[in-house]
Amino acid sequence: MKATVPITVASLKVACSQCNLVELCLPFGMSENEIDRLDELVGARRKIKRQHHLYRAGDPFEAIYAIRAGSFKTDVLLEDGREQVTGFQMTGEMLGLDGISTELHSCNAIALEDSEVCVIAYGKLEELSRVVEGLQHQFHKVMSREIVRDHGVMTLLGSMRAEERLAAFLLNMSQRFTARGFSAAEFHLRMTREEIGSYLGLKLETVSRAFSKFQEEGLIAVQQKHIRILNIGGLKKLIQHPSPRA
Amino acid sequence: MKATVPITVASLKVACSQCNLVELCLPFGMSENEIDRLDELVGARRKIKRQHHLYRAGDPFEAIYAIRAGSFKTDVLLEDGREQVTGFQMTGEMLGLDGISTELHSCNAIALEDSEVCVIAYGKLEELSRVVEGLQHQFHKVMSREIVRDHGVMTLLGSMRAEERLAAFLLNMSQRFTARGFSAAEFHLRMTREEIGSYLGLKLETVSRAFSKFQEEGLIAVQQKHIRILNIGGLKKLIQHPSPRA
DNA sequence: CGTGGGGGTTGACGTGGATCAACGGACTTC
DNA sequence: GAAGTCCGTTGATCCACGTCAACCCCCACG
Repeated sequence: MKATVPITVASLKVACSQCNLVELCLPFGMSENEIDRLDELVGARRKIKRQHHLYRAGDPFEAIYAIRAGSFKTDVLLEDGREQVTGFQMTGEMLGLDGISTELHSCNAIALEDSEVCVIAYGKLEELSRVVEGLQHQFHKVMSREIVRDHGVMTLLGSMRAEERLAAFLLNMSQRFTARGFSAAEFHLRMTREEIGSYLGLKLETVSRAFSKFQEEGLIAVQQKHIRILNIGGLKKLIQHPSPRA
Repeated sequence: MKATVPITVASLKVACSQCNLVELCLPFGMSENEIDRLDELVGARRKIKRQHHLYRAGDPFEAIYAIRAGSFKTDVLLEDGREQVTGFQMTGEMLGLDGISTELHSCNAIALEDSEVCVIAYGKLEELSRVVEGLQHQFHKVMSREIVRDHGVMTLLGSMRAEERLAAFLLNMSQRFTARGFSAAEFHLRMTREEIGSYLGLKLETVSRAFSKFQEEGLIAVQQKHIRILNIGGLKKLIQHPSPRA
């Protein structure tokens, strides 16, 4: 791989106040006035092609990113070559929060499809959030939400069996698509079985088998990356009633 | 269990500026002047007896806590009774960050021994961090560090085998004890095998067996909760060279 | 000082998911 | 539209860890 990423400064800058992701993104919960002030914060936008990095582990941390279009995965590479996917991010979600602590990014962020992000210079964000109370509070909430989310993943990895993990994953995806105005029951996964497996702590074969099993049981219809959920309740029941014990 | 916790307002309030945990806790990296201002922020201290809750999942969120003495675990209970320990916290570390996002705590915080925390009213923290630049920045770092730490745990849970997990756990404990001026090679674990297992996604029997194996191999000496590390390099090698593949 | 109970260890056995392998279908590239 | 590659599925086998069970030790408590 080369340099880092093709950077494209968006020619026309779209303000937060006019963005349709307001309800999902950093501005959520802020007043009209406050959101207007955000517009000075959000600088250039940047397009990232599928499979390209937005940033890499070790890169100096300068900005956080809000996804305007597309989707990403974040992963950590261990010295011995193992990869752990730590999350999948969709429109309106933030990337790069891991970099604040050491001023270096601690994971890789890779586009799962051609995507676009808003670049939020971190210095400016701190500055502005000293003045705009709602921004400060909202930013803290975003970070806190990330912590809660991570605890959920830890719970999944630490105490669920393969099929429960996949069911939880599908329900989570469904819920996030719903929040974005898409169908809760039918969606297109942008990641491979291997990436799902890495995220869920399973091998790709196990993920594939679980998909097939769910299909046999009439819970979902799978066609490659296209998923239709036929029985949401059935999936939910799976994660509430562990097969044996735990 | 009853009410929530016995609350004791410390009679004499010890200021951050005079606390020997400055290097580990929220004030880290702040200037003398800034730290002085912290003193108005940190309110009462609170003593928590062993096995008692500092807060519970679902409790309204009002404050975050800095551990002054003792140690805690945080855990999440699933509906079906499964428990996942999401972390162990030692002196100088912060508790309660998970509550910011929903204004409800999302996990339980339980003292592993008789402990004491500094109560930091969250409203005041936001207020003060609008004025004290170093506080704002440091607080963001603390949250970000928590996110990075969680990603590390996800990596551990998602891609390591039992003995690697325990080795990583021991090395992490050792490193944290060192940072607190204790021996890197000899320490006392405050948690049970079951709690370690829950944290590492293993059963207590597996944890016990791994301890025994390490002892046989001369890597450590175990005596109940008392651990002596005899071969740090050996432990480190374990987590860098996975037994088979991954 | 005896007694009870929780925490820890160890062994025998079972199994969920990893591993290894073969193959088929979809997408990419020219 | 042909060729190659990546991705996904499925089967057979293996093994790391969970499960079940017995027992011991340490310590709290009467």
